[in-house]
Amino acid sequence: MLSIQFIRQNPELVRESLSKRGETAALDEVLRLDEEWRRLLQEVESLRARRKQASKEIAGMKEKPAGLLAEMKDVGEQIKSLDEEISRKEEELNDLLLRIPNLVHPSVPEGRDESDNVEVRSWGKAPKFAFKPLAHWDIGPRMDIIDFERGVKISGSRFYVLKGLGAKLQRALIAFMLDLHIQEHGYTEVYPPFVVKEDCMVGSGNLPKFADNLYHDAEDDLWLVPTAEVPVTNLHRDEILEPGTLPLYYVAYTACFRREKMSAGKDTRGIKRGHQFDKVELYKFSEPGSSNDELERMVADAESVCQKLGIPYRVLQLCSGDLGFASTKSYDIEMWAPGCEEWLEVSSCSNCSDFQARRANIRYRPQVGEKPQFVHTLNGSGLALPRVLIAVLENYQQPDGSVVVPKALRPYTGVELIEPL
RNA sequence: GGAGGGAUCGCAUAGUGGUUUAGUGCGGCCGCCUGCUAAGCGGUUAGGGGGGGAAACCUCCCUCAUGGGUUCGAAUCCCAUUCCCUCCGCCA
Repeated sequence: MLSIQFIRQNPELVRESLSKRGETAALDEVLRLDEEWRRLLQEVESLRARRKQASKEIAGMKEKPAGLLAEMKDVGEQIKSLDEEISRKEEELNDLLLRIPNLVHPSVPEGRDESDNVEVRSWGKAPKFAFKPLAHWDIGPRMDIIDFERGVKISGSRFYVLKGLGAKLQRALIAFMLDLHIQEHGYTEVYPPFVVKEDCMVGSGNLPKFADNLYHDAEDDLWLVPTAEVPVTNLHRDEILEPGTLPLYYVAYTACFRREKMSAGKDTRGIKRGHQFDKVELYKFSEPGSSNDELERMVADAESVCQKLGIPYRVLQLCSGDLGFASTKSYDIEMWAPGCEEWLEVSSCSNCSDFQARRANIRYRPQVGEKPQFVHTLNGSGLALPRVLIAVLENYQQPDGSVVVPKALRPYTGVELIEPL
């Protein structure tokens, strides 16, 4: 979230940033509540100071004066009722603050929606086929490596089963990507829980605003993670990192769970948009001054997966209107899928500046003896699996119906070719 | 799931109703001393928020796991919750 002090001092800047996103938020309400809150706070604090003073005097007296005791009893009741009012205001204020999106970085192009995103570079050439390339929803069942019907039977629509070399290919991709980021890009692997407490969801920015997209366990009040970003953000919640600790690079594999109640159609066909999917996530905790450089490096780390797999892709910078709630600046990576003939979003890399850090109270000490400051957090898929799986199947399909395994994956699959039935 | 025990300023501890603005030791930091190191000596040692100020800074309030309660006054008494430890039950 944004700091109330910042909003108090720069209301117009915040308003401008909101309009770039095409969002409205209860800014005026926030400012009004803040003013009331501070007024009440001053009132209760002076009462407290008085009580403290009187309490010391009473302590030193042999005879307790009844008049003073009665007066202090009254002061105590006033404090109590003011406290209640203050915490109501705080709650109200906080709830509004938690729903205000991050500021838009000045370097972000302005635009309404995804059609205004800007392509910053592309890599590789779309493969030429002497035949009509199939979409993965045809390739999968034909090779008996993706089973849609049984997925639906077990768990409902938008669930599927990977089988045989399909499952192995996915496992190979996970291991390959983890190893790459660990060995060549300096990330530390973490394996976090897949269910988290509500605080974590608030810290990462998924709650309170996006509860609709999340699976929730009512019994124990736990939430299924929609991305590893959630638990990894909270690794250092309520911590003050010592000087010299930053930057921290983490890479985490998790399953991801998203409810996303959308109608069936082109966008949900195949395995592109299931309720459960696997992802290898890159995450950084950085000093504020270097977070944008770290973002560029993170995008490059994610891109290197595409390159090693030999799959054509493009990098887009998101415009202000398409930016995520917590992000101040983002890039998407899209792989070309020749079968379904579309660009698949396989990664979204974001600099969340101090937005999540403030929510999750993650700070660092720049130098020994200095005041703690909020860190910057960055996240990016490195990469999202079912879509990479789609891209592999569709880009590497052969005229005879087989699929060649990309060289980089062969140590993990143990085979060079997935044969048709 | 059941029964007990515990949670204090980085760590270890003192503190069972009123100068506690939470003491002491260790560690850390800054000096001094020392040929260097160690030892010794002196000082310092958290986080958040409000008000004032251009700023340096001044001032007030909160925080002894968390939330309530009792009281003129709570680290201290009472209740609930969370987490940790020990034992029992269950279980990959």
